[in-house]
Amino acid sequence: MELSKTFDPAGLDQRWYDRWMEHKLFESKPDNRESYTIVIPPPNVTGMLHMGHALNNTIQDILIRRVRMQGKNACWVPGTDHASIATEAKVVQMLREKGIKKSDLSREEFLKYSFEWKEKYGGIILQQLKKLGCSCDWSRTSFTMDDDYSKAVTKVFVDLYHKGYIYRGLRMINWDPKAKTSLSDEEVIKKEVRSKLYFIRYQLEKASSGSQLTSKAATLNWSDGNSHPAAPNDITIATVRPETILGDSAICVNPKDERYKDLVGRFAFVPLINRRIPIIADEYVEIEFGTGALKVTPAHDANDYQLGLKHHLEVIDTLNEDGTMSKTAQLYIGQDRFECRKNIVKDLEANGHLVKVEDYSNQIGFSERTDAVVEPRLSLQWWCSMKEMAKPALEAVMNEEIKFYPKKFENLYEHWMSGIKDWCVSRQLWWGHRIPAWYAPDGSFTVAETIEEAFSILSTHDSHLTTHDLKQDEDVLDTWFSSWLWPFEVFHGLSSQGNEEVKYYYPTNTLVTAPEIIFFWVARMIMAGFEVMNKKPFSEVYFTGIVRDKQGRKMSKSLGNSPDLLGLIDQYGADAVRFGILISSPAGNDLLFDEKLIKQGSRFNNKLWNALRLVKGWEIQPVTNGQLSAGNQFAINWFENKLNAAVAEIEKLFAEFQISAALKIVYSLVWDDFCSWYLEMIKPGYDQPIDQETYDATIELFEQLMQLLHPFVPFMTEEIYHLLKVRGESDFVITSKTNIGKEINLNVLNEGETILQIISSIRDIRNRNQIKSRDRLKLFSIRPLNDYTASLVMKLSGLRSIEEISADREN
RNA sequence: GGGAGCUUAGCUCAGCUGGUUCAGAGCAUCUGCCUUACAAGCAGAGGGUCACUGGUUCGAACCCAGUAGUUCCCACCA
Repeated sequence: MELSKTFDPAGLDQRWYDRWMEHKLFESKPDNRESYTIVIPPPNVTGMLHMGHALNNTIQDILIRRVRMQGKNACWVPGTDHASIATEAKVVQMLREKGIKKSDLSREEFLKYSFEWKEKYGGIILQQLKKLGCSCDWSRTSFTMDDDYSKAVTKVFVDLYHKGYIYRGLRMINWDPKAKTSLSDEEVIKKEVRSKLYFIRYQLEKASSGSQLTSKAATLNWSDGNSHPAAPNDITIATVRPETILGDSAICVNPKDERYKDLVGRFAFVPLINRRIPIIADEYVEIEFGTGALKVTPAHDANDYQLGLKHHLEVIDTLNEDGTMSKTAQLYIGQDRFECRKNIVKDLEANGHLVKVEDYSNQIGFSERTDAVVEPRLSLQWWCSMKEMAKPALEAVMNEEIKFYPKKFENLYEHWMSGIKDWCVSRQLWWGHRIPAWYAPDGSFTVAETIEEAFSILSTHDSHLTTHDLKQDEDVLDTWFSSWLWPFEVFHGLSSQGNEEVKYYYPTNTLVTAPEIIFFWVARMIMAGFEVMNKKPFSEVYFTGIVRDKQGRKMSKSLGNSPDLLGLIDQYGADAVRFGILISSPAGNDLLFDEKLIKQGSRFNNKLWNALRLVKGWEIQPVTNGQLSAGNQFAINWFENKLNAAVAEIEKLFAEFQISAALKIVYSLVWDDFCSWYLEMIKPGYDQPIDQETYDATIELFEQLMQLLHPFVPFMTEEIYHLLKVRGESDFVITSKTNIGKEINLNVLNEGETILQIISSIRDIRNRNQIKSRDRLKLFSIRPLNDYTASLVMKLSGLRSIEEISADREN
């Protein structure tokens, strides 16, 4: 058979993927085999394939292809997450570009646009995963807002409410002024920011009892190391958010602070608006920081809020929900808080209240999704108490019922779980699962799965009530309040309790995900698993690394350093892209991605192709005397052992999720052992035929290699598998059962090692002596171990036997 | 401020339970080859005080302590 010199990787991908789909090779249903289940970490429904997805899903695909070939019932469930805030932000932006404001739309209209958007872009990421070769069971594709799924979310909310875990509470929350919604602590990204520390002087109220300031200190020492003249008529505080002084309720000093001892109990005036506020004392204040005096703004700082509760201070909310100053602020009304900051500093300076400004760097919270500066804000929200649920979830990981790879993440998990705080689950958005709480006109409310149910509860108190009087809560649930049900709800574990699917496939086996979402998602899935199903959701969690560019920067849209994956797949083929991603991803460490590695993958494919061309180009001759040449016999035997040794090695590596290392083993087995040694050993001379037995054995070995390699390099191996010999209609490498992994004969391996060393050293000597390969000269007479060693050594090192040389002389 | 990790060749990293795969791999570099599957290839070579300092041990890249640098996570110093 004549094979073309080159091949078309992208065409090959498409051809085989279609055939696999046609034969429904990815589909799964319960049977009597052992199951192996993976649920995909559902990408955002509006998402586009990026390196993180590619890494993550390539690993899952490798795991699932491997177990499928081991004969297990392999089930990989794909799907997408509705991604409440992220999707809503995108829809809002899309509408804005069309000139439509969200505030001009009704909830229903907005949701209509959102669903249209979802229909249009929702499937894209899944199509992209197909291009990558992911062998998901697409017939199981799920979405966190499917009808059944939504019912399950509601049911969990109602159940947890009745168990007393869910409650409504007025708390200090993280407010995203851009999305105008609350955020959980996990959705707030802290960043170090260079800012300014403003020192602001507050006028003191004249001492009422005529008691003179007895301040012994003629000067005040501040943290800047300088002394400042004692000012009996005012007190100076330090703040990075001067606009919040309009909401000040007090000034607080440490009771042990000698400098301010006499001021406690007196009053000061907020600059510009002259509100009279008390000076109080609390241990919370650091004497060393700033001036040692702290302004207290209970409405806009979590700590100040606590102080306010303790000291019964007034809460003065000076911000609107979009981050502009409210009427309560009295000044700068309608200005954005940052605009206001500039202006108030100017005015404070003009009025002599600004003492000085220092450069300062501090941590500021940003919204994970909108990147807006998060404002602490007092608000009525729905909360989920986590302490009880955390207990079994923590225990399961600590006693290794659920194993983490790498293990170091167990510490992190333990730390977070033991200090877990209540979860703010309500979001002031429209895209998501609406909170199933209904309010009667009198303000009473209930939580129920349906409005009918709610009505039957509320109407017991008020017989005049009709269902039209009931109003459902406007808020939706945090996205993660639905994703935490993913491992069982993709099998309708709650919406159709006890069904065969969930009984068979749940708990799932392996979760492959990024460490970034260990708290968002992994921990919560474990809690939901135990709480709802009374069973762990999965047995092992493999955390991949973070993909970085070759300069070590995290791949991100804003940096523009994410490669165009689809372009790369079109250019080099999915196999090469998968190779490039994997080869650079040591287990659990960050990986530095470099496009060069994809080229390396592409060269590997080329190598495979050429090995095939070599083998298929041979002319075959039946063995004349029924005897294989001793050299060929040895070569076959040696490589078979080499292959089996590699299989054992790979087995071990997979158990530890050392997938990159496993690929390196196969890579070297193919390139070095198979191509460079084995094929060279058995390669017939120019225009010479190969004996049938060696040929058959070689095809067999080649096929086994393809099986071993298939999970990593799915498309090219399928292609070669079919070109090696004629296959039946339903014979695919993807579903072929491996029969490799036999016993290893160490003697054969050692013998091979010796021969290879001899050949290498001869090549080395030839190389040092700069002998051209054409001059097949007679430098050495070696005394090999036996005939086949001699023939191999001479064949591969370019030496000739004494007989040949003397024959040459005679000519 | 607390916690975790990392530091091995020019680069990216292996090196699991201290001693025969112990100083390794892949890229990169250099040398020689268009050799009849593959120049997207073949055959070779150079290159490291295993961060630093002590300790434990017959023996340390590996265990312990400290130091420095670095990354990440958590945290209420305005």
